[in-house]
Amino acid sequence: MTVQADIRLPSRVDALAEALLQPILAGDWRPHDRLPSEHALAAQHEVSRAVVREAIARLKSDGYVETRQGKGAFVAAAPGGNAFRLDVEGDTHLLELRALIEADCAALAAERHTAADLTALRAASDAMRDAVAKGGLGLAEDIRFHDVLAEAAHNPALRRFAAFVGRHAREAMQLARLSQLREQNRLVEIEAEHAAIIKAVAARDPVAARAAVQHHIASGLRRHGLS
Amino acid sequence: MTVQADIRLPSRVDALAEALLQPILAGDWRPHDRLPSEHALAAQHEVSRAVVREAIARLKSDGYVETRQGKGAFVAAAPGGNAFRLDVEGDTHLLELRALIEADCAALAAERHTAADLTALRAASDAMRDAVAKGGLGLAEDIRFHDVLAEAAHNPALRRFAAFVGRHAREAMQLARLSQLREQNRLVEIEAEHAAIIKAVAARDPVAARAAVQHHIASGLRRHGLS
DNA sequence: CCGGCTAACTTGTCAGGCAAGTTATGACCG
DNA sequence: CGGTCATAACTTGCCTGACAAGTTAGCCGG
Repeated sequence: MTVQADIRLPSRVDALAEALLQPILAGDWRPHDRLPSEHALAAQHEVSRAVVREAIARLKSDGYVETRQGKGAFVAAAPGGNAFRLDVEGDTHLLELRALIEADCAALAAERHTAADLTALRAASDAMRDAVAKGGLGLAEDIRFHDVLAEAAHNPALRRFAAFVGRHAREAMQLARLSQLREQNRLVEIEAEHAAIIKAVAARDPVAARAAVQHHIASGLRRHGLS
Repeated sequence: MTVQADIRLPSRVDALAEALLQPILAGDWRPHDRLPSEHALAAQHEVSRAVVREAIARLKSDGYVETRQGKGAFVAAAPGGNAFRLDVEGDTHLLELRALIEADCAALAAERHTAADLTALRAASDAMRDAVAKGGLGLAEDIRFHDVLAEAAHNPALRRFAAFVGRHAREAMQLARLSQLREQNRLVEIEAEHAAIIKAVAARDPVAARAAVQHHIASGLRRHGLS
């Protein structure tokens, strides 16, 4: 058997956790339903009880399952309610969600930014221009621009969510299309878009800030050939 | 020892998972740092290796840790990056985030609702009025109204996030103050606010829809004595 | 009929062992 | 001296068996 070094089979624990998750996500097992006992699951899936326990530990951590000693394991009242995930969305919805969140950041930044926030925004925009001038793509600097914008919203929940969605969005955009970013006229566009965002934020105009961010992100999608 | 039936001590697995999570969250263990071996952790924490494995299974599921057979357990590149959580925010930021997300739902609903969406919105608003008329509080119906609004945005990622944030927000609002909702003039307000949201959505006016939702949620906070 | 006890069942934990993968060290050869 | 190979020690992955702690249902006695 030839196996590439980078490809590892899922462990039995991973596979069982996934197998137990599917009926929960599909609604076949509903909130408060009792799962089969550990011994039964071990027999059904031909694994040891230790594997079952570890798989259930994973589902517990994700908030899909709750256990009571002596009683059993049960589908949680709100399955998965501990956490919000972005594994199952199509790219379009994910990218639209990102645009909404970035616009929210911009609108709040417009209302409540500090002088230091503006300074950091301008510095981040300048850093991207500088990186590009040196032959880089400015990706890390563009990310930094968005992080600073989210910071300027002065809401840590929103900032963390913006970072979370941003990471997923970048994966979805499959940066294999990096070469498309090299054209100088596109970078002029980006710079103008950053400047428009900064201008709206500095003017404390949430409507314009929101619109500027949404334009910037929509243009980013076009530049990646995604819209 | 007297223990109330509703209070259970954390299991050793829970306690260890928490103990291992803290240095990661605090930045003491950084991305790619290697955790002590299972045997070492079991000795340090005076538990069996099975407890260690289950605790690490929990952290793996949460995205804080990755393991490689024969090599060890390592802090993940982006700790916790699998999922977004709302466990650590102050209530103000959480409630503000919710207002933003609900407004986003309303704005998208304004742009893309269907006739069935409007029908469902009106039905949900009527259902709340009816529930209140029968002596109930209309809480489930108010939740339903917001769910329908999120559905009318036609973006499943946004809808799921709105539901997630809504659940956390309701917990934060500590519904022990339910009695404040019984006054009839307050319910008249809520009904008027629902109607304003529906009107803006039906008019396909995202700006007005956004504003109507944010007014509704801010008023809700005032009714709960939270602002 | 109700309450108490016990057996069977359940999850929680422990201990020991072996499989599979990794790494470092020592020996050997060119 | 440098490179390669083999082996021992270490690591995670999984199995087995046992007992602790908690739950539930059934039976028996008052």
